[in-house]
Amino acid sequence: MAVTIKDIAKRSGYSFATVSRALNDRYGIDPKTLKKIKAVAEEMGYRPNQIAKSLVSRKTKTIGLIVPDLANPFFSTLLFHIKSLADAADYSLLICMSAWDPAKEEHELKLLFERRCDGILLYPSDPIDAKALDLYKIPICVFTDQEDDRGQVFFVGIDNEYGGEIATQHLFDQGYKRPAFLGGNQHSASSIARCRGYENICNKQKVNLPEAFISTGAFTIDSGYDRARTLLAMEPDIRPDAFFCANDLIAMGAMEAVTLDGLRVGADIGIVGVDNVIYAGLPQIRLTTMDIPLAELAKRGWLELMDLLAENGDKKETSDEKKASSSEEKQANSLLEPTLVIRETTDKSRRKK
Amino acid sequence: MAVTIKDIAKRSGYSFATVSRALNDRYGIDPKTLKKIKAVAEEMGYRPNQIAKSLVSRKTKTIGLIVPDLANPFFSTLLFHIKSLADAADYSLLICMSAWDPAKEEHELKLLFERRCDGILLYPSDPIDAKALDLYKIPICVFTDQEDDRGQVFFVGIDNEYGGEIATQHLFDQGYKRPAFLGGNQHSASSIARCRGYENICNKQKVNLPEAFISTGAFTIDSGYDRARTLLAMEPDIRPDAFFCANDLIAMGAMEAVTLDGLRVGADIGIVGVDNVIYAGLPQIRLTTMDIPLAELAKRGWLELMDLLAENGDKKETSDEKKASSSEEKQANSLLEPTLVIRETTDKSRRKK
DNA sequence: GTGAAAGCGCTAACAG
DNA sequence: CTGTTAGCGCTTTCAC
Repeated sequence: MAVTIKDIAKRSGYSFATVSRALNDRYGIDPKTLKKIKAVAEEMGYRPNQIAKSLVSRKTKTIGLIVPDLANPFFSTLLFHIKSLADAADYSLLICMSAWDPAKEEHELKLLFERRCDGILLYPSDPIDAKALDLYKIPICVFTDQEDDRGQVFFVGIDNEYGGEIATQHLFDQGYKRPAFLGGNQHSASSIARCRGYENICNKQKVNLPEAFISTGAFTIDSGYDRARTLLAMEPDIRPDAFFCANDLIAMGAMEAVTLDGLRVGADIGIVGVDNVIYAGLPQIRLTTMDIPLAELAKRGWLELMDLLAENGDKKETSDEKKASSSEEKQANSLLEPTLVIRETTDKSRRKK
Repeated sequence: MAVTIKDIAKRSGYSFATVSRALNDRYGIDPKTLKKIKAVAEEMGYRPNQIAKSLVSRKTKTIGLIVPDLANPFFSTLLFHIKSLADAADYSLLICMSAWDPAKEEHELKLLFERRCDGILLYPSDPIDAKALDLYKIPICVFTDQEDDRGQVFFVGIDNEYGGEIATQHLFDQGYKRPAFLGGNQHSASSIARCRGYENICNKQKVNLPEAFISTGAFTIDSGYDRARTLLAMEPDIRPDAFFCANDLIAMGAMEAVTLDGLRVGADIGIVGVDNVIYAGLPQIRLTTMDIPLAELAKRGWLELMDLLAENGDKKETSDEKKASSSEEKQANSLLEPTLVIRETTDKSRRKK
């Protein structure tokens, strides 16, 4: 169908080995032949078959990316950053969506392995078992705040527990007394860590909150709305007076629930989200939220993966020391700190609703 | 490195041809051999090398998707829908970002071709030349409202001109007299079509607006903000009293500019966007906008592409008549109609700012 | 039923 | 400098 190296060999009168060399600028070729072969190739509209190349080179120049949910702006923004990095490094990106389902995640992992990706970037839908990951003989970099670090698998992540702490602390500082935590997906490591931070501060403040104040659910506006409504339906003296939400979507749902109940966001009920999506800063929203350094996270993950690839491809002897030294470095700075962006949804003196 | 068909042939005592047959459930194999081979494969953790399979089958079960900008929620939502469809059909997705640059777009096209994608889904950054696309010997489906239909290339799209018309008409109906058009990327076919719709209605209304009322720029909040500020800085009697924005991001930027100037969104300045992103409906925003049936668009494009693949793979003789008949059908319903979602940003009697 | 052999498009020694 | 010969891992005739 498509024109191959043999076609252009026939047409140019050279053997296909010479054609291959010429097209790949290997040295040891007569400038004239080179010119002629390139001309013929151009004329015939030749495009190398990367499938065939990959088969022999054992490299695909392809990275697989697995995220739980592409509809979530957090992940689509992460994807955007990673894609930009991939472009710059001349890698293609194969994307997969686990839909927060560990079984599907494993399936995608297998698939990426079968397609012989050079490496994998994984944002797990579940706390990850590093050993299991090691089975895939591919360099994998995992986005999470877990601390393990073995084999081919590396971790980079956000310090979500710390994030949960400063967010919750901020709520208390602002004068709210009974913050509730509207979590995300039940198994989401990020959500779990943020919850831990929330609990740390609640304990420190020595407040005792009902169990119902901690909930999990989808990372969506609707889920936030529903859960906030439920909590707000409690008696005024025992219901929450603030929501720490596992992401901005949930927070926006909560905001909606608050206003619908005739309460004022900020003045009556404080709200803080996580992610700092572009909409959070709009004058009509002004959501207090944790900013996650997504571009930086993407970059770290990408660089880490590239390191892994380099180690793998190169020597095997020297890699041990290199690895040791580089992972030490990593350990020191591998958790990125989110920062609190204070806006009006946690402002008790806020006028407009 | 990884275990191959030969390894399991050696271990099981069969020839690798038999192993291949067994693993792919070809018939004509002794049930016992089959069972044994599968057991050995399982035990050794065999995973077929899709690269090698692709080389012989000439199929990669991969679709390439090219969009201008993954950071734009419109495209990430489109991606989400397409990815869902791809999952269901057992295709992998290779994503590319053209960054609104026709040169990069062409480069990505070449790349996808070299990787021997089975088909390509293209959301062009520019009005497309169908003939040029025909050069790539791959089925391509293009998202646009252009009408051409030749060769391997098919088009599906949104009727953006019509969308521009009803949006602008709505503005006049609400009592605004001097709508401006805040366009998107200069070469964006969608933006251009929406502008045409806007102009159609302005002509019909026999209003004569300054040239400056039509602008192009990035599809971003900042761009909308900047351009709205500029226009709002004109003398009150000649400046626009409404903005029709090429997408919701631009519209949100415009809203920001309006409130910053002490004007009221709706009462003083009407605003309508396009896309109906999830945030547009929030109680704090309530943006009037054109809803684009994105899920439907993704589905149409995907199905169209699958059709193309089927035709291509199957016979070559019968395909001509099939093609003729199917493209007729397509022509009849290939442009999807956006619908206007009326909210408060075009409500002159709106109270709150 | 199963094995041997050819070949997908390309790269990489090894000879000339 | 260029041609010949092996494969990369797998599917697919074609024999036995």
